[in-house]
Amino acid sequence: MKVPSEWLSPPDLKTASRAQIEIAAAADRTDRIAAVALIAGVDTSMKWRDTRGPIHAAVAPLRWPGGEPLDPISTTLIPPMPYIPGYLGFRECPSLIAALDRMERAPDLILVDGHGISHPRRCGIATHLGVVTGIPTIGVAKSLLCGRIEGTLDEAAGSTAPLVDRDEQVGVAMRTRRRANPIYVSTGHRVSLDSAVEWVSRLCDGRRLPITTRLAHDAANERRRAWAVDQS
DNA sequence: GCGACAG
DNA sequence: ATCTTGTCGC
Repeated sequence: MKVPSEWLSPPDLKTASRAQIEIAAAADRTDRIAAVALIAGVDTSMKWRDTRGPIHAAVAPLRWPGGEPLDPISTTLIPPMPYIPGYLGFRECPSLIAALDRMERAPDLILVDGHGISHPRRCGIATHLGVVTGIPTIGVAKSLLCGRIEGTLDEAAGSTAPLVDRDEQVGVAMRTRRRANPIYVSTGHRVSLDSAVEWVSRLCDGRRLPITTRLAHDAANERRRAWAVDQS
């Protein structure tokens, strides 16, 4: 699919909002995913409170089935904009795409650190990255951006409850560990909510977050430290 | 106008 | 997001 330049580098927030509405319309919330041989987690890291400095992006691939981790890929880039709630995709997608471009083979499924359609304009970073790359994505967020949990989320591990925003179910709150804060799973692109929940459950081996995002998080931090040393 | 606000 | 070590609890 054609990707207008405003979808990745809009001149202002007004244009960015419009782009998000277009991206959301182009997003596919159903299963359009072939055989999965490679799953990847993506994440970024930055210096403390340095919202305009370089960000370090990492892709952590996992063979599937089997779950053997492959060598992570990482890059460093100056982000186009600072962190603004609701516009995370514009800040982080360019660096994530740069890292993905350096892989020998593109992943069949990506777990993104952040929301998918559980976003005010249904265009969280997972949806953004998915539509722009065409790769199936799942959003896994650690806190809420919009909407509310419907009903109660049981304390037991494995409990789920619908995440609802403006009378629409946009995701699922999941208690992946007993008494731990829930995580929020949503469709990014080309993966149904049910499948997304299944994948995330499978990849959370007793931990709060999926193994893929943990590996990506570690790799992004590793990159940041190495980069800081290289600067001096 | 007020409050909320992923990473 | 990130600063930081050990420490307490299931």
